[in-house]
Amino acid sequence: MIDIQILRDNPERVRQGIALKKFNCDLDAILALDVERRQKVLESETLRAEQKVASQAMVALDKGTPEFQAKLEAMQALATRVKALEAETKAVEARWEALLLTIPNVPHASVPLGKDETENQVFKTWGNMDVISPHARPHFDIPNFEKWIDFARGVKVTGAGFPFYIGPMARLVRGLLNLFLDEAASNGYTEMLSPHLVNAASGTATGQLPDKEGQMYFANGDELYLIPTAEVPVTNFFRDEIFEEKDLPLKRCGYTPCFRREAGSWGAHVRGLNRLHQFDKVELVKWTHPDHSFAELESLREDAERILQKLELPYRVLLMCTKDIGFAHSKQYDLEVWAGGQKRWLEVSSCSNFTDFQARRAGIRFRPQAGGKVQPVHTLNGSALAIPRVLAAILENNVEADGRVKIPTILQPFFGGAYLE
RNA sequence: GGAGAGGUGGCAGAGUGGCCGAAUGUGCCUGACUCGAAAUCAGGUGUACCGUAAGGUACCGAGGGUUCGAAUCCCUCCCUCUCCGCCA
Repeated sequence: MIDIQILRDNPERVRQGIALKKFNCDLDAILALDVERRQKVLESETLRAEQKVASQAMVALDKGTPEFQAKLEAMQALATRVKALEAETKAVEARWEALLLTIPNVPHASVPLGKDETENQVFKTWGNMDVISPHARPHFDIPNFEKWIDFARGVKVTGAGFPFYIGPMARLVRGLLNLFLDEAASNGYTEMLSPHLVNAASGTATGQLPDKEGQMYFANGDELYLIPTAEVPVTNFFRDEIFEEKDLPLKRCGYTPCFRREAGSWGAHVRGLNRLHQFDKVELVKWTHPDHSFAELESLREDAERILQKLELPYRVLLMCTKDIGFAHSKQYDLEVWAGGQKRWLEVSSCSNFTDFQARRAGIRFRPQAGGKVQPVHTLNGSALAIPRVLAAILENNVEADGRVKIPTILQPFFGGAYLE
């Protein structure tokens, strides 16, 4: 949620910030409603104060006396007005808040301007794409792929995009998760195992609602959403809580399956592991002091990058341009791994600073050490990493002539072998 | 799922229609005493919104209702505990 004070004081700044993103909203309507709201609140509270004073005066009177009866009648009229006015105020506040929730975060000054994804900047590239094995081929074309990952039976049991991982492949996924979690722990992130379903309040706090309502699976009978990322339950862990400044930054990580409807996004380039409705991911989350959040974003990105380096997978880092960063995001890096078989970059991580946007919605604040008002923290998160595309890159880049897949050295103890065969 | 009890400030806990944003205890902060600490004493100690300010308003699980007036009465929902049932 945007700071309403900034919107009031400097609507042009917000307007320009939003114009750089791919979202639309009617700021003028919100500002008009803001004026109306404050006026209604003032009227309501003034009348309410009047009622309280008058009501207090009645305490002194004996019930049933003519004076009491006379006052009572006047008070009834006042109560009717108070009630009507409060109902109006409540209605205006509800509309005001609903509109406010539709305003996206504004991009940080360091985010490059751009009209679409072609203007994302390559922030850095790591590893050598040219040394990829001559046997490299798309993961869905390697000899044992269908034996290891069963899409057909996934379709039978659930639907497209819900594969089974079989035997050594299942163990490889588990090994990757353990590697990722151990790596996060060694970087100071406390592991959490979270719920996989969340309520609407949680979805709203992190910004999935109302923005991405249609992208989440919804458990109708219980009004719960299947999480699209661990970001939602993990960030909401501290919803409506106040930290002491000395406790910041806080770092947590969590493995969860992620459920995404991906409505409307199917087409070319989604074969095999490239895009799934359910996938496994380890997510890093930070709660920081506002002054340090952008530095913390850099170290968060490095924490994610280090895993790809250890897996010896070539990758690049994109600094996302204004039009391509998400609704709640202030600044965002995407990590893309090189899939040498498909010869394309696959997004395996998105590391973002949400500044105070989620924290305002979620009511996550801190008490400054020097005293003064409590204020929102900054929240950040990043994948480290999403499994299927990392898996795809390992399969594609490391497949040998005989169809066996060489397991990266760092991963071997987690997998329990040197080859997937 | 059934029956019962309950949800009040950081925590414990009183309050069953007005004198209650809320006793009391405890924790925490500040000061006094002390060489220092403990003990003791005194003061302070929630969040949000409206207002330039003075100040005002709201919040006793959530939402609605009754009433001149609701922490307190009524309704719905959520949650916790106890017992029973079911169950990995």
